Amino acid sequence: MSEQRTHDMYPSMVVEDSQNVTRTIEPITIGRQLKAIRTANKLTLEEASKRTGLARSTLSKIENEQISPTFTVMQKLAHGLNIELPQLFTKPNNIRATGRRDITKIAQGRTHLTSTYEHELLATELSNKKMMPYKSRVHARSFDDFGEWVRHQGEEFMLVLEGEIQLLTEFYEPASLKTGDSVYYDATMGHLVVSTSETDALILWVTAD
Amino acid sequence: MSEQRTHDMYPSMVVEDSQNVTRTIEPITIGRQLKAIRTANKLTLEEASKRTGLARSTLSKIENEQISPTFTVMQKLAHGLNIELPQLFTKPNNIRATGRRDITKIAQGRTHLTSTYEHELLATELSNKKMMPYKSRVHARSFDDFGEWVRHQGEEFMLVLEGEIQLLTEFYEPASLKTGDSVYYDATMGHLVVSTSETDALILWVTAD
DNA sequence: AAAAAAAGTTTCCTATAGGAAACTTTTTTA
DNA sequence: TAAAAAAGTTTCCTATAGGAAACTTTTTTT
Repeated sequence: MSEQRTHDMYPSMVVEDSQNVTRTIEPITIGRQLKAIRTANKLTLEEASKRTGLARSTLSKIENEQISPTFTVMQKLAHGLNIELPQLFTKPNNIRATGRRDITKIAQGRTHLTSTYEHELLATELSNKKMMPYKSRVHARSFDDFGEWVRHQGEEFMLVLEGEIQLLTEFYEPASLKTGDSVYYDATMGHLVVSTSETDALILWVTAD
Repeated sequence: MSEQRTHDMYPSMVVEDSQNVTRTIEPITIGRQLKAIRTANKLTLEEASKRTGLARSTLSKIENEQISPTFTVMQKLAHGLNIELPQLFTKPNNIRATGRRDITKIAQGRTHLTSTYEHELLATELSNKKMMPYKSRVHARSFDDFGEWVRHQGEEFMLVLEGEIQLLTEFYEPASLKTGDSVYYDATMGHLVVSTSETDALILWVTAD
């Protein structure tokens, strides 16, 4: 059979540097994805064949992009390999379309109201990813700069990139963090960050629902 | 053609209330889902045909579960109807139980040394968290220091804290990242990091399954 | 380093997906 | 409410997916 590519479904990987220069790199294919999953589980085609009920040759052809599997086959793959179906054709970023909230709006809302944070969203080219990373310059100096607690769905990981901050929370004593320190918490609890160094602190945030 | 169902991906859900009244909620099939999407957009088969580039008859057969569409066709559907591909076979309201959990923990490292990386796990006191953050000192200088690809479930966000690195991946060209640069990718793809600066680089990793 | 075994690919065939057009059903209009 | 138009289904055919087995390549064993 002639060499052909039946499908190219992945968005490109986005690399983002500190000057906001983004580079876009090559996409992935369903065949590669399947092969990656299979080899990650250290399965041979024969073993994968037994688990999925599909012929060895069929798996080989899918992996080599010689055929486009039917939905029925995709289901057998997902079930047999014990993965969620979208993993077969989705970069991590496409998987969970449900339950995502738009953090941009939250961030902009805050900034607009009180000018407490300056948010820089990262990896914005990738939609529906499980985690949302962003850097924030912290202008706020006290609770009063906010007026009320910030809270939202999900969990949050935070690391201080520059300066020193205090993490004020609804249920805990204020926590002082220096450059390099990090913290992990439930974002449904009221929380906010204030700079305690002379210059505004810079922090990295990663949230997941 | 005889009446047949090519695929039933969800079992019927039975809801039972306190009076023992049971309601059966229909499973989602790709055909039902497609029809729902098409009609919600007030499109005829003819119009949907034009948008997707698929024959009217093909759409009809898919909607009536007479055939199992190939992945290529599913892509055309998603693209033509302007939806995310998983919408074709996913229930819109997948509820994910998120128990309110143990909250704030200031990260304090627990180190783990290998010849290639020196990992400092963060927030180790919190179990069941959605994200796993850790800092790594990168000793490795080339692929050969590893011998094989690293891969695992989930998505990964990475930010360079000190030095310069190259992110080597199975499917992309090597990506060079300097201090402050970040990248987000699918960790099922083979990947590894090597230092390219004189001193070993320090990076932050956050993964989520 | 040759032989054997295992893993992967290709061939060849059958089953089924997808398209063109005929046919049927539903909706609109006179 | 009959005729016309539009929407949807089925038929029939061609293109392609999927399986069995032959073949090739890679890895292991002696």
